[in-house]
Amino acid sequence: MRRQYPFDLFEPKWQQHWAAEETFRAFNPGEAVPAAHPFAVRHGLSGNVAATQLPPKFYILDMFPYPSGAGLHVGHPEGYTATDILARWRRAQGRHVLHPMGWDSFGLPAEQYAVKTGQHPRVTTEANITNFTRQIKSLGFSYDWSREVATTDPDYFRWTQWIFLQIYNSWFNPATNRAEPISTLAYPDGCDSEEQRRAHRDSKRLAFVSEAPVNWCPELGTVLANEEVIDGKSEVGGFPVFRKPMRQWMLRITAFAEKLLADLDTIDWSDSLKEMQRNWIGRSEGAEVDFQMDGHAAKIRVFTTRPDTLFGATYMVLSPEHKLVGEITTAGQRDAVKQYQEFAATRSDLERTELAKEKSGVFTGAHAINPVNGEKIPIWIADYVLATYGTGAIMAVPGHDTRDFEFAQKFNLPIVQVVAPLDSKTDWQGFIDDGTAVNSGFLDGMPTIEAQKKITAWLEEKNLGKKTINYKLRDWLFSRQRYWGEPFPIIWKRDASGNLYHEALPESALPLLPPALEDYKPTATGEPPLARAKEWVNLPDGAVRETNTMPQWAGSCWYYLRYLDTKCGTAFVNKDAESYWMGSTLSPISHSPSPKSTPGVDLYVGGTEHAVLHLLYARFWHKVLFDLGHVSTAEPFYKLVNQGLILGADGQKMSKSRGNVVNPDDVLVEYGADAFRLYEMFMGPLQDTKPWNTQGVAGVYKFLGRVWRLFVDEASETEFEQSLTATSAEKHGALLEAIKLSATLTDAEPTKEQLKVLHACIKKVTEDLDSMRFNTAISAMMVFVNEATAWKTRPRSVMRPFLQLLAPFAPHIAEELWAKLHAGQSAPSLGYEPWPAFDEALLIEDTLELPVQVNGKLRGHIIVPRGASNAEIERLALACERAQQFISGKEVKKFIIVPNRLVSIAVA
RNA sequence: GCGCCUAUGGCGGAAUUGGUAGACGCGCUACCUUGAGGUGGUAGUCUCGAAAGAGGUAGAGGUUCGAGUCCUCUUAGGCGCACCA
Repeated sequence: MRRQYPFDLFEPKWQQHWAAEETFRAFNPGEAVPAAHPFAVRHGLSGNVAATQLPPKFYILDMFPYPSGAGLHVGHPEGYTATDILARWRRAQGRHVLHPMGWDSFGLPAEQYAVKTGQHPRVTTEANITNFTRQIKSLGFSYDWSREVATTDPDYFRWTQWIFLQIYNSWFNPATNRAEPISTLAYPDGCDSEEQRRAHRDSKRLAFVSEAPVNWCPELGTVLANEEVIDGKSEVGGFPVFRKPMRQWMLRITAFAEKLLADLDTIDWSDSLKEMQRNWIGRSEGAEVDFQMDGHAAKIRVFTTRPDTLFGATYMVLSPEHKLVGEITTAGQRDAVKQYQEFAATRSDLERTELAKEKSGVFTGAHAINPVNGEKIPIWIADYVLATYGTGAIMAVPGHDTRDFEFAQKFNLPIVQVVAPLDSKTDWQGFIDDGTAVNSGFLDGMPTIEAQKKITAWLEEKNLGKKTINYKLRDWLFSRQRYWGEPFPIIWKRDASGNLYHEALPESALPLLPPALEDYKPTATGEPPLARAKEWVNLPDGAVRETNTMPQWAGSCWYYLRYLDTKCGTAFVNKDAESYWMGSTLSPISHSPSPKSTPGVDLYVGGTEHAVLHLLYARFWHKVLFDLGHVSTAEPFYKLVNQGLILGADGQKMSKSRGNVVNPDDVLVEYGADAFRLYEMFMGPLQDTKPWNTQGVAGVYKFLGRVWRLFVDEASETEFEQSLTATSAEKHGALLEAIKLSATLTDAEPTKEQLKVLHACIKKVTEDLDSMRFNTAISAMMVFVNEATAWKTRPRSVMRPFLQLLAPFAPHIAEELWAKLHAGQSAPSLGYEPWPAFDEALLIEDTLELPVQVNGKLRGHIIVPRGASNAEIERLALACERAQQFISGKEVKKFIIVPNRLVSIAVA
């Protein structure tokens, strides 16, 4: 396609201008604001400005990318463009905008490359960051690059390690319902020796060591968090995952389950995302019930959400890993039980879920007594009962639980009815909904809810059980057997009796750098790669370093806080900066025309793939930091929007194997950054999944060409085009300057019609930006351009505000035309010019055309003066020629007049 | 299996939230312009019909003067959870 306008010349030009001027730099409270900076000029500031003198903040954040070797994908700039448009718009509205970018640069690909080639991951990572930076900068985003961070930078991960130590040195106090320094922990009686006290402390820390079975992925050579395992396979790569007991670091996120759940109600996230977090946290209310063993001292505790069905419990099931199994199994069943336990242990998670259809299990030979009716019921083990949920044991109610029903049928266990469905035609077998209690002694006749309350009270009274809340959420497995991650600031020592214990490094030892290695593979014995660095691991006093590293999520848990104050060397973030950018006592809802600051990040945009990973982990860390008094809000991200996926032109997910990947670099060469940005926003609603269409880029590119020609003199542009080929590249800038404005641009007073077109556009664009409807905002600007193309003269007073509307979307062309429009004068800084206001009065017409409906069908139109009375409108409507034929000879039953909208006549 | 969401021209999508369905763009058609090509401009483009008109928002019912929008059922697609007791 022919070049519509010289974007190749002016796009780099304006990018350099913004970089040189530091146009989009944000200033922290107390920081010196240069008097010449456009932000200072706009707000009349200079010198060291206190937080109270700064305009209200607007913190708008993108999920920072992992800088992969493949470079930027068209999906990345989708969210970045949306946030950039809003950042530029809020800046024009007078907000103090913080819009940063950085790199989530620890990660597996660079390490895998290192294993293969021996090249240090830092080298690969830095090269990828350079490429990503070039690509992102070529799109003209208004980031404050002075605040760039990389999680792999020692000045950054020093504070990641520091925050880990805060977590390590804290415990969750149930009495105050918050995290507190470990020093506030009280010791139980008998905790006298230092060894005992240490053991007690270590068992309460928010970061603790556990020996439990974990998700081990041999292919990746590391353990994974529950959140990183999908259907028994690793989220990255799709490799099988096995359960294996290992000594691992865990973070006690479960202590925050209730807060993480409840505080969802205080933030403005999409319902679907909140639902995903709720599902993951998985709160369920029920009761714990103790079953006494028959002929054995042991008690078995179970968790149930349906205590009302206790009379229907005809057997019990323990998970194969349950600690009582060995103790209670009778001699005759010992071999069978042992065999089953081994069978269950060797099954991968994948096999466990895939084979879920067919129940399996073994009788232990032991019996328990049902506490409500004294019946002797058999105790089985089966892998459909999970060791890690509830108490690892259940009472089975086959009459009213699908899983128990299947199991009972397979093993011929008794099935009794204890709930009657409300609809008598429904089969009670396998009926799992609420109904009425039957065959349940003192519960008979009660609706399910009431029966639950009654039985729970009864259990509590008899000291046989109590009301309990359970969560699916598990503690966060926080260590990885990797090289390219933050080392733990932890060392291991032995006490007097030779037992290993861990100890935190002092803050002065941070950052703890990973050692240099020649081989990045794990060791032959399966230890993490860091174990190869013998000199690093073994300290002179005999202590050894922790050789696991933190997961990639660690760095992204708090990067939004580091942006507030990237250079701070004395804290992870300076308190004043934190409270200015994050804290807010203002109304938590942001709306034009007087937008107020919101608590935390005002707007966070990113993909939905982080719904239960990054977004849950970051909320957790933030809550710990909040409890410890390091941050001023309980939630990090006030409003969150997920951008939709961009598919290939074939409607399939973009992938190398399908060959449908669109590289932004290629689009930029042909159409430029402005057209690329505009197209990404014009495709459809930000949140929707939508396919790429290259011809669509050409469409918005043509639109920008029409904008260009509204302003530029045709003859001087033809001259420019012809001189280009004949002139050396370094003179092209001068040629660009020589392009003249069109003679159609005048200082004449705009017509009423021109004002109406402009103000309709201002209104639409402003309102659409407020609700993030970028596609319709662009369409409104297209309407304006279509109108303005037909105008013989174009008043500057109309065309100038139009450029301001266009500027957030297509900033380069807007700057270039803005500069031409103000040639010879000192041009105001486009990005900081006050956003145009619209005048509703200019949109009102003297007469209205109203549709006339008869019995709901459109039959004609009438022209009525504005403000006409209902009687007048009725008269005109009845006189409407086209409507007449449907009315005449019939009785008019009803007249409906929707003011300024339509007239509807109902006839018999 | 359970939960949530979506369904509008050949395509991407609009529709003031119950009030003129299809804005805007792509594609297509015709004409004009430019040295042909591409570019640029103008007009047209839901279906049937010469017209008047009729029909039309996945399908079937319902509420209403009036339904893409609200309610019920069905179908299709997407996302999430999935032996969580």
